Amino acid sequence: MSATRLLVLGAVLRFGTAHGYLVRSELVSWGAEEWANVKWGSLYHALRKLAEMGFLDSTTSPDWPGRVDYEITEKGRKEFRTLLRDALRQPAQRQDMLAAGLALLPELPRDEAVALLNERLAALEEQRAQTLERLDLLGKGAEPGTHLRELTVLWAYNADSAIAWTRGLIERLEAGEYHLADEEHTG
Amino acid sequence: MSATRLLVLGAVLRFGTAHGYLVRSELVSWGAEEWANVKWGSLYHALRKLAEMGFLDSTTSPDWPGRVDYEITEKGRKEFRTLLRDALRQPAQRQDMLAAGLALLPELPRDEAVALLNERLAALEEQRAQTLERLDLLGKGAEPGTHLRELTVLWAYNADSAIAWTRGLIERLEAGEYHLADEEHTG
DNA sequence: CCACCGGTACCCAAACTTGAGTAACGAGGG
DNA sequence: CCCTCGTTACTCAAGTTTGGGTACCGGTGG
Repeated sequence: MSATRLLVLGAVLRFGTAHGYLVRSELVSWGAEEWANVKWGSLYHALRKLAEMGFLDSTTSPDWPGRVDYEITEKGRKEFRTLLRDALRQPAQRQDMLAAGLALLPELPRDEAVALLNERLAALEEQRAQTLERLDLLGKGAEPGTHLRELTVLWAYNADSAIAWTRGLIERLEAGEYHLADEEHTG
Repeated sequence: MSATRLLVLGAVLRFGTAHGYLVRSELVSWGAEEWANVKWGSLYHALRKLAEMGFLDSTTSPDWPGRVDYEITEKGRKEFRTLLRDALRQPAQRQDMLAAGLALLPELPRDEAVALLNERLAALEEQRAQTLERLDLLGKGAEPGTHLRELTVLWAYNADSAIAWTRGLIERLEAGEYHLADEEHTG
């Protein structure tokens, strides 16, 4: 439902093994406070829950008293892939999902990232078409409640800017910008 | 924090006295399922909480067994005003607040609505300027993590469309569209 | 040597959300 | 008259989020 799971799984995946505080500082380095509704108290709950569900293995740390280390499982990697793909593919109303997906984009090979964003683009265009059609239907009425039409107008604007941005990102990825999962580290 | 309080207070205000199910059907008539994260189970919690905080008076209904009627208090009207103004004035990351504010816009007199939207516009333009400046600073770096720059690009697009929409709405309100709080009911 | 302070690391109660469940009522068919 | 079915109306347990704690460690100045 929220982006927390995806972010936490993604952070643990980066390290292989991580504890709560490390996950937290990784999220800070992504600037996640600005765009994700993740308060630091929730991380520990999420870690425990993900462990309980079998996506992480938890062990009490040998180094620190009271610290818990989490290691991602094979099942966890699979779940991460699913969450990441859905976040990129589905144009949700919630921006935090997209932002989280974008932050973790480098975990995917380039062609897959492009394919998912093309799916997103198609869904956005479909949404835009439906919004415009609806706007047309609402065009006439002057009864009370008409001001709610403005919401649909807002969605139309938003759809346009989402489409433009997605197109641009796809182009930049196809042009070879950024460093994704399947590529060698070349300076 | 969420838009629930505003929506529930707004719905009760419309009726003067209302019970949970009536609030629910009012929200349905606004199409709130589409744009607000309000599940019907939360309404009853919100009503009880608002009553506990003195924004609503609750009485068990004489008509129906087990039904609870809520009446808005003077304190509740004040709180509603505050929440509504903030929802319109502050460009939050969360769209549900704006949508709720828009749905309840007719509770304000026209000149106040326009003034609040102008405040919003100014804040959006400020945000846009900061985003562009930041984009400029991020322009050079090619280190790992550069892909996060795309998030800032997205914000720039979003800011543009938010500004355009807000301008349009202000214009339409100034041109006398829609029926607001201070106006006689003229066919 | 010790007192303090900032960084590391996590816990927990209170609040909120979710979705499934319960139950009473009224209209309409047989 | 009774049975069913959709509407009205709310409850509750389980899950999640929040934000204010707690506690330990290491370095630094006196």
